[in-house]
Amino acid sequence: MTTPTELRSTAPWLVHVSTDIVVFGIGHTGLQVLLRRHPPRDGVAAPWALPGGYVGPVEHLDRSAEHTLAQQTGVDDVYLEQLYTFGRPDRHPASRVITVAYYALMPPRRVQEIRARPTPEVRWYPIDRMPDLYLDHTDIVVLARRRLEAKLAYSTIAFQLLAAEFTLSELQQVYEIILCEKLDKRNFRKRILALDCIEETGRKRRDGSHRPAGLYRYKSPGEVHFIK
Amino acid sequence: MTTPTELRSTAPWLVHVSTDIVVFGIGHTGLQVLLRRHPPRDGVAAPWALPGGYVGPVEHLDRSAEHTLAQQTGVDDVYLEQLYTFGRPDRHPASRVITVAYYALMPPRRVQEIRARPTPEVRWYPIDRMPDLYLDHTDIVVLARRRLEAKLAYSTIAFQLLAAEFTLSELQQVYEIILCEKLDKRNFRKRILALDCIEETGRKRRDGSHRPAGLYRYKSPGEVHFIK
DNA sequence: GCAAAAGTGTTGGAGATACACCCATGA
DNA sequence: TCATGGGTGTATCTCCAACACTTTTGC
Repeated sequence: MTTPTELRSTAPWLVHVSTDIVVFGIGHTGLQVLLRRHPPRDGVAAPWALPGGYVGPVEHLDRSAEHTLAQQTGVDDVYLEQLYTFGRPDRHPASRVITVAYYALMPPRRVQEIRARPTPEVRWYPIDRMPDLYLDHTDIVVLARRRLEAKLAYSTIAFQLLAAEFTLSELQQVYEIILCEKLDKRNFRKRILALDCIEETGRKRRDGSHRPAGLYRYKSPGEVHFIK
Repeated sequence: MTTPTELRSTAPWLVHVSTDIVVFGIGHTGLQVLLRRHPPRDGVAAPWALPGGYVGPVEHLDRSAEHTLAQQTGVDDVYLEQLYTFGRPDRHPASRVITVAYYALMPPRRVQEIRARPTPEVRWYPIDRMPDLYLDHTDIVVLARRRLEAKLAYSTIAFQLLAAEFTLSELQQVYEIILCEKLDKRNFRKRILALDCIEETGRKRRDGSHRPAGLYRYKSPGEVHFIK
């Protein structure tokens, strides 16, 4: 009841709608977010921002997010989920822009692919060392981070951040990075194996001067299930 | 990568944005949803729909939902939470309309207030006996129902469906109605009291030919907390 | 006194936690 | 042979589920 009636139009009003995507990946420094920026204009640097773009006239929101991601990062087959819609009328200085935020999870191969690419306008940042972001994009990242952490507790979402074959230690690292706490190795393994959602491939990875680690495979790649 | 490039505009495109609200209340028949419809036009009845309306030019999305609710139901101080944004390009036959869906929870007094009002274009329906709804509104209700059920497990959201003073049996009924299962009285009381989020008022309610029930109060009315 | 809902404790089992040592490998 | 991470089992505790009878009231 705080909006005076005259602020509402009886006729439908037209606004701009965009999608912005928080892309998460696991890097050497922990959890990372993919940022992009426009080239400098008149010598002044543009702020870093989330990948994103305007929704086309007959484009589904999900497709818009997928397409934006493909266009700006070259990656198109990753886990993508709608997060929240941000619509403060003053969030954009020039015009009314409502943004439907998404978040995406990339496996290590994709993280590397993007890092290896010589595009200075797109790069990974550790989530705890991001620069100031465009508009309210920092709020969007914070919300996405919370969602990711929450989903870890009741879904199999973690596998979207891993390669098709992974070791249990790698999986544990994903959990530890997102939850920001050390986990007990034995209890972790018991709990994960009890979920009955991964299986041994029978292969091993030799990786440094120590015993090789058994490789596992997530039974339903690409799918995220609820657990418990 | 399914959207041809020509479907996306380089210049920002303008679309209509609306908010639709799934209003839940507990009635004698269980969980109910508030629906409205426009008056018949040319003798043909309009379909039932969720309360909702277009977002004003400088109106915050949340304010839009609140205001729409106040305008169409006369109720303005209930729990309201953003649910999901629906944006299929073909969801509206005439123009591109993206809707930001919300859900609201009303205490019994509000449910009664609305039921008592002589407005045939706004009424409660048991959630399992709703008529066919306008556009994709049935999908929206289904999603809201799922969200409500999920939140029951990890938040104190149930109190938003109760009066300021309530009995433990009433609270248990709310849980049973939303979860669609009978709960054990003793275990339920233990679990709720262990949350330490309600307190006895010291008063009792005489209500029929049986022992009076103790009345309780939620310690942080209007607020929803995470639990466990 | 009887019908109807309120109120109250104990026990057993499942799942989580805490915890320490041996194994396989490369250097 | 040593440094490094991989891999394993048991005891305890906590939380949840199952379960039945007494109390207070109105009629």
